[in-house]
Amino acid sequence: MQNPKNLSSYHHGNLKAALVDAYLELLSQSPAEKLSLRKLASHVGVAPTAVYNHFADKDALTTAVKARLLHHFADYLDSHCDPDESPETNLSRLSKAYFRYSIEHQQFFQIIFQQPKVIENVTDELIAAGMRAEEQLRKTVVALLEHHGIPISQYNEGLGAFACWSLAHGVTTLATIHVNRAACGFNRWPPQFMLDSEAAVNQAFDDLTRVLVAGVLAAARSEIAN
Amino acid sequence: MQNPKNLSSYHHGNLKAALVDAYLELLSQSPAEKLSLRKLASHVGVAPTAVYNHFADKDALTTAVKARLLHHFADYLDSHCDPDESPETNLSRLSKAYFRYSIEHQQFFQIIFQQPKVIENVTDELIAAGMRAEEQLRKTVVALLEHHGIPISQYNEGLGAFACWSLAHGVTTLATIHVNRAACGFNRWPPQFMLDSEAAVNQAFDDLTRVLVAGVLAAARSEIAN
DNA sequence: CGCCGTTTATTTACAGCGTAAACTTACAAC
DNA sequence: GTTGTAAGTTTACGCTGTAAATAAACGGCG
Repeated sequence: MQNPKNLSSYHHGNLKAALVDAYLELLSQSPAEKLSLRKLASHVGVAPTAVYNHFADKDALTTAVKARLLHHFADYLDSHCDPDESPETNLSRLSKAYFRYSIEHQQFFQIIFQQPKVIENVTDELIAAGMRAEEQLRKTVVALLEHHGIPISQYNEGLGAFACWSLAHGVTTLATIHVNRAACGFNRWPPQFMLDSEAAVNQAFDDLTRVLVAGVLAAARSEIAN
Repeated sequence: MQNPKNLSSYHHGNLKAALVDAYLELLSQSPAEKLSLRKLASHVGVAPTAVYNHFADKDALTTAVKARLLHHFADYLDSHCDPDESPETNLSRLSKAYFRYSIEHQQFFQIIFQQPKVIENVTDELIAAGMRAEEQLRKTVVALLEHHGIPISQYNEGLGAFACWSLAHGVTTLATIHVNRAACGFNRWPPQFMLDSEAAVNQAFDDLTRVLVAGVLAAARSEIAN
């Protein structure tokens, strides 16, 4: 059980982790919706139903993968922050990174944020991983408030982090279903919101970050006044 | 072809529309991921493969359903606006309605905003329906800008609509994957962002709308200054 | 060491899925 | 009426997730 590898050919030794590994490996070859338990099992060299010794169902396996990917995502966000930069800049960088992750690691992003089939599969492990991803966002919001001399409260901090995450997530998920292309194609929105070039992405997220920063600061200040 | 109903038992007469109807009907009985072409076809009284005379594949059928649902969604949003109210109030109402729709019509919401399997299935009909849903959002943003004496530009209008839609969409989709419950459970965010009661929803969206309004106005004003 | 319960694998099997192919029926136009 | 086309049918294929019964190896105890 503790051994990473088992020499006998019958018992795999660490099938649970191996399945998650295999999932990620095969993901680079074919999209998530074509990944079957059978392919996974055969890639690991095990019978299809062996999976059920470690996961209640396919969705439970996916949850384990999600948790792993959320750490990958959190690392990605972290690596795009620079403590020497201003909070505004970092907020902008974070939201751009959020979006770019959904492009560079499209498969990963989709899996991370797809709905769990049943709520029982929302494990503590998954939640903890999710909170790790949120941390950099919230920290940056705190830095922003401090930078503007606004006293930190759970409300200010939470509202900022919530708004920031939601905006980045909303932009990104709308973009993946081609809403931006449609709205810009119909001249509803200015062309940079098409998000179809490096420059457009940068400009759009700078604009959105300005909106967010101004909004969060204004809300925080008015909360103090009360 | 033009006839809504055909008396012969062989040719259905209007199978295309009937399939979409059946999809919506069956949706109230079982969730979308359990809806098979076979069930749909048998509910309409037709062989499973008859579907392929009208839709390229299952995803194409789903696209037609999406378009119908988007109009339903747009109606819902429209009905929660009141031209006699202030733009701020309407913006708040719109985002609450956005969220509530995802609760009251969970199945519908999921279908509307799920990713199309192939881009060919993003029909003009679907895009047009999407733009209809965006209209009320953008109109309200325009009213907001006018109300504050800010000259309308495609940029102001588009940025506001984009930010507004993204924020509402982000909040809603994050909530459906239980992010709010997690963040509030871990005391990361204040409890009203759990969004688990009427009062919490109202307060949270009022707060978020304040952020958004302040941000959009500030961004629009600074754009004028340049 | 030998026994034995538990864990982890295997084989087999089932019901269901999306959809391709070949065939049939009905309608519409000449 | 004949004929081409649109819209149905039947049959079949390969695939899916997963339940059930079975077999193998591990871990601990006498």
